[in-house]
Order: sequence, then structure tokens, then C-alpha cells
Amino acid sequence: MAAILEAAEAVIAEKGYESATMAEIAARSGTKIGSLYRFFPNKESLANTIVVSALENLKAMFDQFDADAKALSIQALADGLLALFIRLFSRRALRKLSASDDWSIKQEEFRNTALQRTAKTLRIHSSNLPKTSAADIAAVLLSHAKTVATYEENFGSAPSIMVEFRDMTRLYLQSRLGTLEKHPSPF
Amino acid sequence: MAAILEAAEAVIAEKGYESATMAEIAARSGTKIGSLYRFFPNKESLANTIVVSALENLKAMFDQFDADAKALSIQALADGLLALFIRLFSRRALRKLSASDDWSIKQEEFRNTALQRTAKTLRIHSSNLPKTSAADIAAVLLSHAKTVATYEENFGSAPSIMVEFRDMTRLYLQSRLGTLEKHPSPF
Amino acid sequence: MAAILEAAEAVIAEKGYESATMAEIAARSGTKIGSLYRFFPNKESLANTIVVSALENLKAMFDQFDADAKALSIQALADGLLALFIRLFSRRALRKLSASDDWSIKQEEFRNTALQRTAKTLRIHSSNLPKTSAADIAAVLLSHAKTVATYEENFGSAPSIMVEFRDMTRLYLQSRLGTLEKHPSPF
Amino acid sequence: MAAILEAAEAVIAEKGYESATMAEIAARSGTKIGSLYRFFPNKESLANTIVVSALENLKAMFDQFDADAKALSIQALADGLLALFIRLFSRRALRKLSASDDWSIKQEEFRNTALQRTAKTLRIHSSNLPKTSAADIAAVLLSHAKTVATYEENFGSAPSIMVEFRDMTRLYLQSRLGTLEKHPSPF
DNA sequence: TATGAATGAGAATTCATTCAT
DNA sequence: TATGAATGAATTCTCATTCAT
Repeated sequence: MAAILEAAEAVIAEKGYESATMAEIAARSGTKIGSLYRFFPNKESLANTIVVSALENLKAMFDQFDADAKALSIQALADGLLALFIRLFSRRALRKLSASDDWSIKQEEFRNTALQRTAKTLRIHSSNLPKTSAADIAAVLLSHAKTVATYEENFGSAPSIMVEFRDMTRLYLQSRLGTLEKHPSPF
Repeated sequence: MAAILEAAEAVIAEKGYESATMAEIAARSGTKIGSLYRFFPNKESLANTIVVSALENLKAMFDQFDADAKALSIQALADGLLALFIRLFSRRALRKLSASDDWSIKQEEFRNTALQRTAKTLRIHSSNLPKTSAADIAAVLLSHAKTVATYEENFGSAPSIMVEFRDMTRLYLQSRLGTLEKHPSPF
Repeated sequence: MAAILEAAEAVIAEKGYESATMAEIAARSGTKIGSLYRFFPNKESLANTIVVSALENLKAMFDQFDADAKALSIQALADGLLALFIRLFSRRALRKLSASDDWSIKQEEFRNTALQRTAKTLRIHSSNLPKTSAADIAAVLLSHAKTVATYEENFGSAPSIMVEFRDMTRLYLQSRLGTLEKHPSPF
Repeated sequence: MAAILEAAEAVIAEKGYESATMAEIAARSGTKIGSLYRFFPNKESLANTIVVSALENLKAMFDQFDADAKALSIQALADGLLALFIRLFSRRALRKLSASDDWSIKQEEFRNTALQRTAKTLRIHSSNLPKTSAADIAAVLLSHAKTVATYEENFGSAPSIMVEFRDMTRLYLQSRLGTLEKHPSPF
């Protein structure tokens, strides 16, 4: 079953959800098509399982990241978040899936969780960041990071370009978080 | 034939390339399937024609934009380029196509032209920007702008988010172009 | 297309709806499966078309029968109705279909029309038959006639048995219609 | 094993033979599919067992009914036989099976036994009924009763309709048995 | 003896493309 | 030149049955 998921992820990564065929997934995982359907009742459930696994990934990554988020400089925060998302989206199948035409509930959930966790992390770091601002910034960061991850994969990670993306993220976060008073005076 | 292209673009925009059927394109354009194949020998050629038309769009937009680019402030340059790309990518079919799994030569050409024209515009504005830097910045801007255009369409253009994206672009360009001496002293 | 319908009716008659395969219908009609789906978008639509054609059959038969129904003796009425239904249900596919597990709207319509037309014919013959009685008798006759038609086909029409069924129908109708005053006295 | 049969009967009753799956039968009976095949080597054997069990039912019912058949009025005989068959066919799976497209030997046997036992009962009641007549009448009664049982289940037992069916049976039997001399004169 | 994973032959359905008229 | 019927490979999904453990 792990083999099936691996194969599914590989095939979807290569061809995209629509063009990935159950037959190829079965073949590549060493199973026969009948067995594939034993574990996953249909094609969508395969996709969902991948998304759910990525969702767990996401949560684990954020749990770990949040532990130290408070102490980070804004630059380190930007770099860290970007790296986190790049790692998360390095699973190409995940990006293919979220670009697909059929959105499942799981994909919705993934996106919402990613937004919420990012917003939460931002407010862990900058406790006086208004909630609505956090949500907006999170939306921008998520889109941006997905772009970067896609770029890295499609066009090779020319180091100079990755520096550009990293700096762009830093500049943006600096501008959004840099002016907040860290310890608002009680007066 | 214009009707066919219009229909094709509409159907691809709605359903994506893979799910768009020649039958529906024919029906929606008022043509018959036989005639459709008279003009376009296969499905891919339809997609290519759309891309080529977008490519012409792109060139025209840049020609116009470049005319005044020199005089623009960095902010205005950032806003202008972002707006240009958003307009360009507002053709949803184009984004669907460039996210598709089968990349044609035309799509490659579209991307390369977009990169080159952006780089060129940047160097029109900042004549002393090194070519390699221009290429890098162009790559970032192009990816970024596509992201913004996609965001606008998928999640509605919450004005606050669009402001974030705009500012992000401004900040980035400011950082890259702001420190260049506009007219390097001859000494 | 007539060939397809003929083939479909033959295959369904032989194997029943569930066991009839589109492949066999295509093969037996001389078409290829692709063409079959050109005319009938799915299996159910094939079944529906058969039912609709039987429905038209039914209406035409009743139209003709009703023309002379008034003048018939009760016996002749019984014989005539039975013969009508036997002819109608001699299309074995129709019976297989109405015994199937998936009932379509068309089948519902067929049944309702058969009931209504039978009831109407009864009241044409016996004008003072209450509507509710007519409906009940129609329900009985329809079920009974389908049984007879099925019997005839499954077990061969041993003439002696068919006489039994015919007499049974006569006896029943006689009992239900025989005591009605044809021309109720005005007093 | 009783549980399996019960489950099989329930599933076949609901979905019909073709659409009933071994997996669901196993699940609903609390068995595992492997065990199911331990008791019943294939799907058909399940169906056969159901038919055989109904056959035993049938025999038991007739044994009991025959004990008092001699003394019954014709009306009581008609009512009794109809009730017997309705009870027998109230097992919907049995009707589904006998309407199925694949007829097994067991189903043949069931039908033949039903015919023979009905004929025998008729001759118990009316000792001077010729054998061939008894066979014919039995065939009619069996078909008729199955119709009634089916009707009752599919369309609800509107009491008025059931009265019609009962009367129809009475009239028919009366006509067939009523004129026989009960005790043929020895002269 | 009990289990339940594995199998694989079909089933329905879709669609790009061709070509005779 | 225009049409649209014909094609058939490809795709998703099902299920009775087997057999190693």
C-alpha cells in the first residue's frame, strides 16, 4: 500500500492527475489493478490520500517551526517559512493536484490549514500583528512559496534566482512586520 | 475561425486542456467537427494558436509599455508590469495551458519571450542594470505575476490581498533597481 | 440505428438488461461500440427507447381497439384485451425490462399509461362502471396479461393452457361487468 | 451458515441475483469471504440452496394443506391455495431468482414440484378431475399466484386489488371444479 | 480451519481523429 | 468544400474466485 502511494505520487507528479492512469500506477507499484482498487476505491481517493499525507507533513513541520519562531529575526522567519514551504511543495504531485481542475474537500482543507498555520506562526512571532493582517500575509506567502517551489522544479534551481525569491520574501515580511512594536508600551 | 478560437479558449478556460473536448469546442463555436479539423489539424494546434495569440498580445503590450518605461518611477514600473501581466494572464485558458502537463514549443516560446521582454523593459528603465540581473529579476517577476493573476481568479480579488501583492512587487523592484545610479557619473 | 435497437431488443430479450452488454449489442447490430454510443449515450437510454417504442405501440393498439369496444360482448372484450396485451408483451425485452431492478421514469410511464388506457377502455364498454372499479380491474388485467404473455413464451403455448388463461379472463370480466345495467333506467 | 443464507436471501431480495455481490453477502452475514466459499463453492450454489429451502417450504406447506383439502369448499380451496403461494413467494429473493436469466436445475425442480403438488392437491379435493386438467389448472394457478405475490410487493397491497385477485381465483376454480360430480354415481 | 489479499477478465463509457459522401 | 458518422484504443471500475498463510 505504501508502494501504491509512492507510485501514485510519482505518476501524478509526472503526468498530472488527469493523465495519470490507474493502470500505470498499478504497474509501477508492482501491483495489479484489482489490488489497487482494494486499497483505494477510486482515483480520487488516491489523490486525497496524498493530500492528507501532505497535510500531516505540514502540521508536523509547523509544530516544529513554531517552537522557535518567537526568537527568530524577521529575516530568519522569512527564510524559515520559505524553506518550509519549499520542502512541503517539493512533492510535485501535491502541486499538480492543487493545480488540478477538480478540487476535493481534502484540498480545500489543506489550503485552509496552510493558511491558518502560517497566520498563527506569524502571530507567534509578532504577537501584536492584527489577525486580519496575518491572514493576508499568510495568503501572500503561501502563493509565493508555491510559485518558488514550482520554479525550482521546472526550471532548475539556478542559485541566483533562488536568492531573488528569498530576498523578495524577506523584503516583504520586513515591511509587514518590521514596524510593529515588539513590546507595546503599557502606557 | 475566430469563433472557433474563442470557443476553444472558453472551453479550455472552464475545463482545462485535457478535459476540453473537440466536440464541445465545435458545438460552442457553431462549427461542425469536420470543419474544425479543416482549420486545426489536431487539438494541440488549437492550444498553440491560443498561445501564439497571447504571445502577440504580450508583444503589443510591451511595445506600448516600453514607450514610456524610461520615465517611470520604480513604483510605477512595478505597478505597470504587474498590471500588464495580470491583464495578459486574465485569459484563464492561457494559465490552464501553461500549467498543463504537455509543454509545446509554442509555450516555451511564450515563456522565453515574456522573460526577454521583461528583461528588456527593465533595462530600458534602468540602463545600467546588468543583463544577468535583468534576466533574474524578469524570471521572478514573471512567476510572481502569474501567481497573482491566478490568485485573483481562484479566490476572488480581495482588495487587501491585491495590495499586498502590489507592495511586494514594489518592494522587490525598489530593492533591485533603487540603488543603481541612474546616470552614472562620468568621473 | 434501427439495427441497433433491434439488436438491443434481441440481446436484452435473451439475457436480460443487466447481462446484456453493449459490446454484444454493437456486434450483433453490425456496428462498433463507438457508433452505438453516438446514438444512445448510455445503456439506460437504449432500454428507455425500447420502452418508449412499446408505449407508442400500446397507444396505437388501444386507439384501434377502443373504436369498437363499445359494441363488444364481455367475452369479446376479455379476449380482445388479453390478445392486445399478449401481442404487446410478446416483445420479451419489454417484460425483462419491467422485471428489472432499476426502474426508469419511462417504465413508470409505460405502466401508468397501460393502466389508464385499460381503465378507459373498460369505461368505454361499460359506461356506468365506477372509476375506482375500473382502475382496480385494469390493474388486475395488466398483471394477469403479463403473466400470460410470459407463460406463453417461457413454456411454449400449450393450447390447452392458453384456453385456461382466456377463460379465466372471461370469467373475471363477466363477473365484474356482467351485473351492470347497460342503460340504467331513468326511474 | 444459516446466517449466510439469510444474508444471501436479503441481498438478493434487495438487488437481484446479478447485482448481489458475494462481498456484501459475506459482510452482512458477519462471515468473511473466505469462509463463505467454504460452504458454498460459488454464487450459483447459494441461489440453489435458497431455492431448495423454498422447495422444502413448499412441500411442508402442501403436506399440511392436503390434510384438510378434501373437505374444503371450492372457495376455501381457492383462497387456501392462493394464500399458500403468497406466503411462499413472499420470499422476494425467490421471485427475483425465478425471474433471473440463468435457470438452474434446482429452479426447474422447484417449478415442477410446485406444479405437481398443486395438481395433486386439486385431485385430492376433486378426485374425479382428470390428470391433464389438473396439470393445466395447476399451471394457471401457479402463474397467477406468483403474479399476485409480485403485485402485492411492488405496488403495495391495496386491499381492494387483493380482493379482485382472490375473486378471480375463486371464479376460475369454481368454473373448473364446480361442475364435477363429487361422487360419481356407480351406475 | 479460517482468512482476506491478489487476480484479471470484462463492463461501461469517452473522444480524438479520419474519410466517404 | 463541408459534413458528421464511424472508429477503436484507452480509461475507470467491478467482482467472482483462488490460494498462500
